[in-house]
Amino acid sequence: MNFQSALINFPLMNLKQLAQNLGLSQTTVSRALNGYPEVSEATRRKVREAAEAHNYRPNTRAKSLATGRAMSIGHVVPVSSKHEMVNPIFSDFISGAGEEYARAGYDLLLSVVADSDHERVYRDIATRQIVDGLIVHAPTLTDSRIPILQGLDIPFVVHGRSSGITSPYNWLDVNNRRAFERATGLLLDLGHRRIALLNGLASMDFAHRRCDGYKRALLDRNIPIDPDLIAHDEMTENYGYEAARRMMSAVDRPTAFVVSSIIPAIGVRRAILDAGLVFGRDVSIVIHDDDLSYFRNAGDVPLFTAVRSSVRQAGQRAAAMLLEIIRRRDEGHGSDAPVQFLMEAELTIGQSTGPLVTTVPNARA
Amino acid sequence: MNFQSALINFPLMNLKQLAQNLGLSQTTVSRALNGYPEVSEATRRKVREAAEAHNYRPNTRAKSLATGRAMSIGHVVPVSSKHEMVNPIFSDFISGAGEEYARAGYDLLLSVVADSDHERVYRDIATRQIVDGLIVHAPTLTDSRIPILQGLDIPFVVHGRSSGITSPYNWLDVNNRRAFERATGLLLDLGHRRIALLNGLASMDFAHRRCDGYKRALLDRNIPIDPDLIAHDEMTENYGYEAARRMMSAVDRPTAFVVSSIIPAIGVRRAILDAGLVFGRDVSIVIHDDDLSYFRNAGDVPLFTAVRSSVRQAGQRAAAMLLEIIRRRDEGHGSDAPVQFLMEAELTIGQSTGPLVTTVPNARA
DNA sequence: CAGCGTAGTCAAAGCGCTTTGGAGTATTTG
DNA sequence: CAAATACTCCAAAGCGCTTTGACTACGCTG
Repeated sequence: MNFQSALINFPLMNLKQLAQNLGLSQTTVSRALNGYPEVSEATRRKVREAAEAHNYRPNTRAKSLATGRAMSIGHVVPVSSKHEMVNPIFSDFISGAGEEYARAGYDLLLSVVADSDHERVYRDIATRQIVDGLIVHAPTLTDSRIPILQGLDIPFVVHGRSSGITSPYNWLDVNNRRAFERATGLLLDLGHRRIALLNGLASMDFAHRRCDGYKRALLDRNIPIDPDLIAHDEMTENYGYEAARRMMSAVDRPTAFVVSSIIPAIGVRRAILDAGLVFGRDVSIVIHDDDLSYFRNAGDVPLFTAVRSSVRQAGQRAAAMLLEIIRRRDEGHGSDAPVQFLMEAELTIGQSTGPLVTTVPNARA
Repeated sequence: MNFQSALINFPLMNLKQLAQNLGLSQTTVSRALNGYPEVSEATRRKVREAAEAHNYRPNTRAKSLATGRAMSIGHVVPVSSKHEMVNPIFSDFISGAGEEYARAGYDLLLSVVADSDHERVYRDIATRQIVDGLIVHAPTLTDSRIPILQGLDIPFVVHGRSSGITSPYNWLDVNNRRAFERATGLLLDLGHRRIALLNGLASMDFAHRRCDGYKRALLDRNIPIDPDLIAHDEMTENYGYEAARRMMSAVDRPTAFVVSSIIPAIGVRRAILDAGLVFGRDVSIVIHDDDLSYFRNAGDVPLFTAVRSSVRQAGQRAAAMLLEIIRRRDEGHGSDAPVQFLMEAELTIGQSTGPLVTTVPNARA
C-alpha cells in the first residue's frame, strides 16, 4: 500500500461498530440515519457527524435483505446472437433511465444477453429477487417474456409493445404507426411514388408497426406496395448503404426512402452520393430520429427530415413509470390498472427532402 | 390475474420451505445444490429435482450477505454533464464485458453519472459493498478515482490509463500513442503535410496520448505543429462536420485528417463532400476505429483507412482481468503485482487515403 | 467386542441491517 | 400528588442464506 492511498483509507465501518463508538444502540443509530422521528435532534446530529467522519454507508446487501427491497432495477439488453451487436439506442435509453434511478436511490442491474436466452435470464433475475422491477427492451411481435413476468408477479414496464399479447401490461411506446404514416405521407405529398422502406429486424414489434404505417399511407392513395422496396435488418450504417445501393440500381429506382434510424440513413446518404445523385433532390429521405446524443440531427435546417422522438426521454419516462408502480405497490395500492404511455413523434423538415424531380436520371449501376 | 399468467405462476420458494418439503435440513439442501461432496448422490438428485420443479433459486441478497460476495461488478459510465451524452463505445465495451460476467455468474451494476459526481459515486458503490469489483471508464489525465479506489481496497481495472498517477494499478489500454504515430506517419508517407487532428475531449488521457503520437510523427519529419489543425471535443458526428468545415475553409486547408473515432469521421466525410471535394483523393482520412458493431468499417476495402482496436474485445479482456484478480484475492494470494495489458491497434487500408494531390483546389467556403 | 473411521445429516450461529414491542425518564395534567 | 403523556432509547427477532461443529449409524479393524 502506498502513501497516497493510505492517506484516504478508511476502515470499513458497520452499524454495530458505529453504535458502539457512539455509545448508542444499533436501533437508535439506524433510526437517526434513516430519519425516523423518535430520535432527538441532538443525537441525530451526533450520529450523522460520526457516520460522516467514519465514512459509514450501510451495507446494501444487508439492508436489502432486511427491508425486502433490492433498490435496484433490472435491464436485460439483447445482443444479437448472430452479430454480437448492441443497439446504440440502449446507451441513450439507459442514460435517461439511469438519471431517474439515481434520483430515487436505485441501482441499475444490466444483463447483456443473447436474445435466444432472454426467457431464462428474465426468469432468473426475477426469482433471485435481485431487483424490484424490470424494463423489457425490444419486444417482438408476440413476446414470451411478458407472460413469464406476469406470472412471476414482478413489476415491469415494456419499452414498446407486443401486438400478440392481449392481456394488459405496462408499456411506453412511440406511436410508430402514425409516425411512419406521416413520414410516408410527406413524401407522397412531395410527389414521390417509388418510396422505399428500410426498416429494423422483421421480428421486432416496432418494425411491424412502422411497416403498417408505411403501407397504410401508400394504400390510402392507391399506390401498390412493392415488396422489393421494403427491407428489414439490423439497423447498421452498412445495411443502409447496401440496401439503398441495391434498390437504386434497379430500373425503376426509388426516389425516396423512409428509414428507421439515423444510422442506416447515413449509409443511404453514402449510397446516394456514391451514385452521383443529389441528396435531398434526386433522392429524398425521411428518417425516424431517436435523437441519439452522438448523432444530433440538429441545426437550423437539420440534415435529415425526420419524425423524432427522444429515446433518452423514453428511458427517463419508462423508469419513472416503473418506480411509480413499485411505489404504489409498496404502499399496498394493490394491482392497479396497467400504466400505458404513447409518445407522439414530432415532424421536422430538414435538407433531405424535396419535391419529386420529374426526369429521373437512373443511378449508375 | 389472467388465465395465461396463472398457468405459469410459481409461488416464490425459499430454502426453508424447500427443505421442509423434502424432509431435509436447510444445510443438506444448500450443500446438495452447491455441489458439496458430503451429500449422497441419491439425496442430491432428489434435491435438484425438487428445486427444479419448484423453480427455486436462492435469494441473491441473502446469499451475498452470507458469503460476503456480491457476485456483481460495477461500471460507472460518465455522462457528459453539459450534453447529457453517453459515448456509444460503452455499448460495445459493456457487451463484451457482460459476456464474460455472464459466463462467470456475475451481474453487472451500472451507474450512469454526471462526470462531476464520479468520485462520490465510486466511493459510494465501494463502501456500500454492493459489488466485488469495479471498472473505471474514461480516465482523465490525473484521475482522482484511482487513489480513492486504492484507498478503499476494492479490486478495480481501469479501461485506459491515467498519466498523472504514478502508483501502480490494474489497467488495460490501447497503445494510443503508437497508433496515432502510425496513422500520421502513413499520411506523411503519402506526401501530406497539412494534417489535421480531430481528437476527443482534451481532459481525457487517451486524447492526450493520441495527440502525443500525432505530434511525434510530425516532429520526426520536422513538420511544425499548427494548433489551428488540432481540435478537441466530444466525438459526435456534428463535431467532425463542423471542425472539418472550419478547417477546410482556411486558406491553407488540411489535405488530410486523423480522426479519433468513426463517428466524427462520418461528419468529416460529409464536410468533404459538401465542399465538392473528392473523399480519399482531395482529402485523406485515417481514423481510430473502435470496431463498433453498428459501424463496421468492413468490406474488401473498408470505407476508412484505420488503426483498429475492438472496444468490445477490450471489454471482454478487462472483465476477465478483473474476475481473475478477484479470484486470486479470494484465494488469498495477497496483493499481487498489478495486471496491465497493452493492446496494439491494427492498421488497415481503406478508401479514405491516397497520395497528396499536388494542385490543391481550395474548398468552397 | 471395543474402538474407530467414514458417510450422511442436522442444529445453530452468523452475515449487517431494520423493525417490533417495550422500558425508562421527564414533563404535564386532573 | 398520582396518573397520564410524551420523549428517547434499547434488546431481540428476523430477513434467507452459508458454514461450523457435532452427531448418528454403519461397517471395519485388531
